[in-house]
Amino acid sequence: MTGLADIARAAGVSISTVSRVLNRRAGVNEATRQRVLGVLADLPYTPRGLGALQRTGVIGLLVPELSNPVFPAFAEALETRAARAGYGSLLCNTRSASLRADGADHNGESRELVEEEYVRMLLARGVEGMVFVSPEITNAEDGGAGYYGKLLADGVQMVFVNGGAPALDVPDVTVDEQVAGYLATRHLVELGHRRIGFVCGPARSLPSRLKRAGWSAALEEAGLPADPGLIAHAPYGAAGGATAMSALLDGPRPSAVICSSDHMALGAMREAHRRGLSVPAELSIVGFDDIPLAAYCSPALTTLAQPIEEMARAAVDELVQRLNPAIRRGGGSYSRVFRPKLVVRESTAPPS
Amino acid sequence: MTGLADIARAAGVSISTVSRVLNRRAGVNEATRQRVLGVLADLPYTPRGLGALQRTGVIGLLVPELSNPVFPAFAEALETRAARAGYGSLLCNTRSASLRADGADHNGESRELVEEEYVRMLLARGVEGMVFVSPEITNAEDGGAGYYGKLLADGVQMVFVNGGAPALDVPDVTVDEQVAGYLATRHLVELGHRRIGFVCGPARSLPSRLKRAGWSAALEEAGLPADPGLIAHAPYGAAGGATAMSALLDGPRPSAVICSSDHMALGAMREAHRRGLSVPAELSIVGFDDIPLAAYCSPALTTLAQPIEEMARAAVDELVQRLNPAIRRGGGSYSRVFRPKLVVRESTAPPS
DNA sequence: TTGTAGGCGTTATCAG
DNA sequence: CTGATAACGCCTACAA
Repeated sequence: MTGLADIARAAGVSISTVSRVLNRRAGVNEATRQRVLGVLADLPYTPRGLGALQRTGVIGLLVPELSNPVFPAFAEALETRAARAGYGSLLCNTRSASLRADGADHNGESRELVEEEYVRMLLARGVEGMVFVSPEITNAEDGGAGYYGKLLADGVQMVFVNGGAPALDVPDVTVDEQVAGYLATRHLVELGHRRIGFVCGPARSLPSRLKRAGWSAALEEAGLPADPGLIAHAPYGAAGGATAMSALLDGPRPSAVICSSDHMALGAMREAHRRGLSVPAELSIVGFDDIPLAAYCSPALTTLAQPIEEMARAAVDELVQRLNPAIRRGGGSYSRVFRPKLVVRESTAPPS
Repeated sequence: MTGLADIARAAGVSISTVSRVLNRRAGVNEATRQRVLGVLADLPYTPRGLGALQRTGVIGLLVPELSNPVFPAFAEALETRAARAGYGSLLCNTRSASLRADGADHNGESRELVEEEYVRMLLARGVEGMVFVSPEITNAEDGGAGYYGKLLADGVQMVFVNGGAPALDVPDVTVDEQVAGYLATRHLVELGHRRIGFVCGPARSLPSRLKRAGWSAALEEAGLPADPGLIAHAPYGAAGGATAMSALLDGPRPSAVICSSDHMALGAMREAHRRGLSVPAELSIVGFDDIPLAAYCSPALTTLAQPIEEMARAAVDELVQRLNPAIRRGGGSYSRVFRPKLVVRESTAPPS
């Protein structure tokens, strides 16, 4: 409730002077400054509103969910990098149904609507630019050209992480999911496995489709059949992993599986143990993401690490550069893809 | 770049009319409305700035970190509840050093400064109220009376979750940490354990101190000594859990341990396995939080669940009620404490 | 060094 | 039903 005007009145100066003191600008008499500061110390002033300022020093971060630790990890990394560049971050959870670990579709509202809602909210709050992590735009019929194209045309700066929109001229930073699927599978092939299953996320999810392509490619390369019976789809998350693993184990048993996420892998491992199967002796498991816990479960999880820090750095730096009015290139296409890294731990071994 | 004025000009109407159409307010001729909508469909308009708006329908959520899954879980629960009440949420990660899972103190900046920075940012962005999860204010010398007292005096509405500020007249919603420590320990006592260790978070952290009090109480009740050698402190997080467990196992070996968080518990379990100790046959472990993964590790973790949904519900509802100008009680003290619930799974058993 | 005046993009008010 | 006009709370010339 207390505004600049109240402070000014109490200190017997003008609003401009208070503003100057607040913004630590030069050109204020020390005595005056102290008087204002004194009033400020007494009165409960809290700045509100945007004013005529253009640069707010705030960017928006949009993640599809928070249950999968990868997204908090991305959020932290992005935030840290942004802070280093002098930007504050506002985080939004768009609750993307198809990516949720629990597979739940919250109160039926379309996710795209939720994301649009958040974008609108952020923009209205004076955010200068936005980073979309795993945007589902990619899945929209028009590739997001409609809504996001408009934003783009209006000069809103954005960057996509793990999920570009080919139809749009937006810079994107991605991990190569196909290579991830390939590397995971090849690791198992090299260990000597012949029946390699895939505990896969929802079929409609692009990352899962890409990993599947990598999985097929590695199998083909090894002269092994990519039997559709070797794939089981389920929601991301541990419960989904257990479900999919169970389905796979009910059929002709694979000696190894790759999974769409570490959470799924942990669920799969749990299901294997539940059935009395020893990991990795009787079943090898590869995860994806390299969440912190992957190194601290038993057996420690072999997985593919996304270079989260580097990706966050690339994304934020690109956004910040575009935010600089001096540079602001016309939105030229920019795309960086990072190679996932195989981290071999204890959950994989040659077949018995 | 495109503003209300541009749309108005293109549609041949006044700014007010465009605003009315945008806000779905009644009293606009359908034909006019359609004309404006038509222009809106063509021009890339994106609303910016707060204007003279008072009610923004947005609240702020501040969490100390995102590495511990509890905080993302709280964030999601709070957000979901807020959405149901018609409020959007802006999430801020205040990177509280002392609570971080990795124990890292980011670039030396005082956390309190970071939190103040975020509060200022949120307020400037027109947030109506805020929920602080595990605020470190509690640890401030003045109990946060200075800075937060000012906010309070200025009519800023806030609610604390898990960490009240007794000096302040702010409603708070907490889980009873002391009871948590007590219940975990009693469970082990009832199982027949006599040497019960504590894989504990940082000594300066209030939740850890409270859990310790509960642990002592339960031991005393059972006529067992609360030997200081039975406690090992470490940063929250799996790595810390492993470190602390290791320290404990180097001394006279306890037959069971309770842990400050599930992440620590998982780290402790890992360390036990590394040393060839079987859980729960040779060592029982109790966690705290009941993160989703607790049910999906091997052995599944016995833990104390925080009623996150209920707590989120209580916190948001209280805040929203105070936001309603019709009610807005004078900030009367309000405090709700929830009882943690023991979830027995497979990581605890009678001593061998 | 200080204050006045003007601007930002929006909503609220009131006259027509 | 519509459009001036004032207001919001802030920042930034420009002038004193």
